[in-house]
Amino acid sequence: MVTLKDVAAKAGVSMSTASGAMRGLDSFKPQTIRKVRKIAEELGYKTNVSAKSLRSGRNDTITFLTSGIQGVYFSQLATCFANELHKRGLHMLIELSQYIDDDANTGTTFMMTDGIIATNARNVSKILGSHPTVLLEDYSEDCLYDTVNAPSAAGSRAAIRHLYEKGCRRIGIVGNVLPETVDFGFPRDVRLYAAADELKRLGIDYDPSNCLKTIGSRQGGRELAHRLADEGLQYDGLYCLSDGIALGMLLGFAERGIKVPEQVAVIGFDGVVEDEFSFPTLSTIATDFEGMASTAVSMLMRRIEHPEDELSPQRVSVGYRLIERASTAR
Amino acid sequence: MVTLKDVAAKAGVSMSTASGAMRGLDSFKPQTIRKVRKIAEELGYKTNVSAKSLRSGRNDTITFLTSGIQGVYFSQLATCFANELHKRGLHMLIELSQYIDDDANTGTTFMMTDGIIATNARNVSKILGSHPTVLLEDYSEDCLYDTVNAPSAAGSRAAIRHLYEKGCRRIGIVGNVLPETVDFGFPRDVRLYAAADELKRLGIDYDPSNCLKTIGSRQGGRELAHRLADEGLQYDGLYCLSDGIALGMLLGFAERGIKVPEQVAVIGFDGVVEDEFSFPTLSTIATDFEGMASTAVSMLMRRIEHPEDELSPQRVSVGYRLIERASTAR
DNA sequence: CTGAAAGCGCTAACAC
DNA sequence: GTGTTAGCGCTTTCAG
Repeated sequence: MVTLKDVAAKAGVSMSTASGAMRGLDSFKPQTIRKVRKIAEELGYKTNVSAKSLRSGRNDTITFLTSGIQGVYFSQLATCFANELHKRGLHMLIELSQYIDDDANTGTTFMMTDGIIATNARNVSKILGSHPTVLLEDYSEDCLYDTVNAPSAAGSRAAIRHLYEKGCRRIGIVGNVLPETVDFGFPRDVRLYAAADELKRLGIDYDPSNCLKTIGSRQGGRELAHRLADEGLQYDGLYCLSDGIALGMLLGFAERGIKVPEQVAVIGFDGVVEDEFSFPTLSTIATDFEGMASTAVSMLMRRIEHPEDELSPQRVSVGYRLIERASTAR
Repeated sequence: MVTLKDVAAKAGVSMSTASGAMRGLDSFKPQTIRKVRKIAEELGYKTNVSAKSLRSGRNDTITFLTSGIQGVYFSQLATCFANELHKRGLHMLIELSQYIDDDANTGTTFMMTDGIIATNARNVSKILGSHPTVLLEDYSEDCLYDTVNAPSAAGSRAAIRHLYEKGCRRIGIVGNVLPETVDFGFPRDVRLYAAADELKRLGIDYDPSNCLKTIGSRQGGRELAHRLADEGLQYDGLYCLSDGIALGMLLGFAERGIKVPEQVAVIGFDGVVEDEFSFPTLSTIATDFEGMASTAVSMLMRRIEHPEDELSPQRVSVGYRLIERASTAR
């Protein structure tokens, strides 16, 4: 194992010079920097991150805390973060939130990261305080951490207007109900209430409690579609609070021979790649995933690099694009 | 920051005792262990993994090196590994192979892991030697590293037999062609040749060069289905070398109004969850993903924990299950 | 601009 | 069984 000491010796400089030169501190002569780096290269020197972390307190690693990396939404989100972190020379540690509470081990988990980016983090809040943290998709009233959200309210309104413009008047809203009680900190309710309000503005009265409920997104949407079909479809337009649900419904309708968009138009929310691989292809409110990733990482790095300026937590929303595809083309 | 020193002081023991007790070494009195751990808990002690790694040389972190975490196959594989690693108290660092070559940074990346599990790793082989490594889905003649494979040959034969038993006689095989030249180290060719051979055994002659080729899996399958439909479908059974392709084809056929399985039966290979969310649902050769994960991690840990016994690299295959769904139900 | 020295928090030998 | 000691490889004052 070749260490910095070896590099320093071979280059005829001290360890501290070698260290500084490798990192390119500008108090060193360009000449020295070049020399040291060349030797390091020749020797195949690799910096030992444990030692570096121990001394500097930095790990160059961010934990992506998520409820899963499977499913249309999360795998896309995780991919965007993987790319964004790489761009900045950071590593991504994946931690599944389902495992966070189950043992004492947890504490050590987070010692090796400089910060945490968390989705659906309300139930794991106890570990969050330990590091700089950015939340994704959290709408709680108390804004305890920097947060980056999808444009849930504005996007929902746009979805409703789109259906309306397509001539839909018997509009339904479909959401995924979690086992827990309703919570306004979740995107679901923000989207639902914004959509209901937009409906009212268009002169259609809608009580949010009439929201069509699914249990599970993909399979839940599918089963709901079956049920709606079997009961005699009463809607001519459906806004699904997530693409996962919408994709499931499209499948369910296909299985029951219901024509989309002829009999019922369907629009989702998220903008995942699978939207182009459904039959028919799915119209959606596409969240700017890349924007979420870059904003979240920027906010996090600012906290990490300047812990001294104690700004109060900020909450920002990224933009959306309405993508019209076959499922609402009429 | 509360350190082991603080715990030791408060517990009235030495640091080494505290260290050993925390780790539960059996040379300590149960009483001592309990006491130390209780104090640690009270003080909110969290072990500093950098210091631990620096000293012990172990990181309790495994790098999952993959070409992506999106797509039906990889997200499922990654999920299985995340679960398996967690079971063993290990962390998962995700590294995208597309980024491996692009800078010097790479070297340090792998300093913080104890080992590497790599999919599609033939093009990044230069970094592999540095750590204990397990390859996934590598069929190269030279077996340089421990390898865990899907049951590509046996599974392919089973797929063909299944189509045959369903009465298919005009059977096509569909594979995803990589931009690079054909390479027998990839699962693709192993599957193709095994399938061709099985066809011959059933009295149907098949030249592997007649394999139907797609570029990209999901979209590629879809476009191929369009083309086959437009040319007047000549097949009554199709074996797709991966579920991604098969799912794309199912979609393409639906878009062209071709009935599956009535006009053509389709079977895939992998066994991803999306198979149950296609229309029609997809029959497949399901690889034992959990088995792959647990086998791969076991092999890796043995190398990490006993670097001294220099066993020659082993290659193992996991089992498969033929899952019959709607796409071949006739 | 560079070097010497201290020590981050922990574990592994070796005493006792 | 438990304590003492010596570092792991690096960064960071602080001199010069």
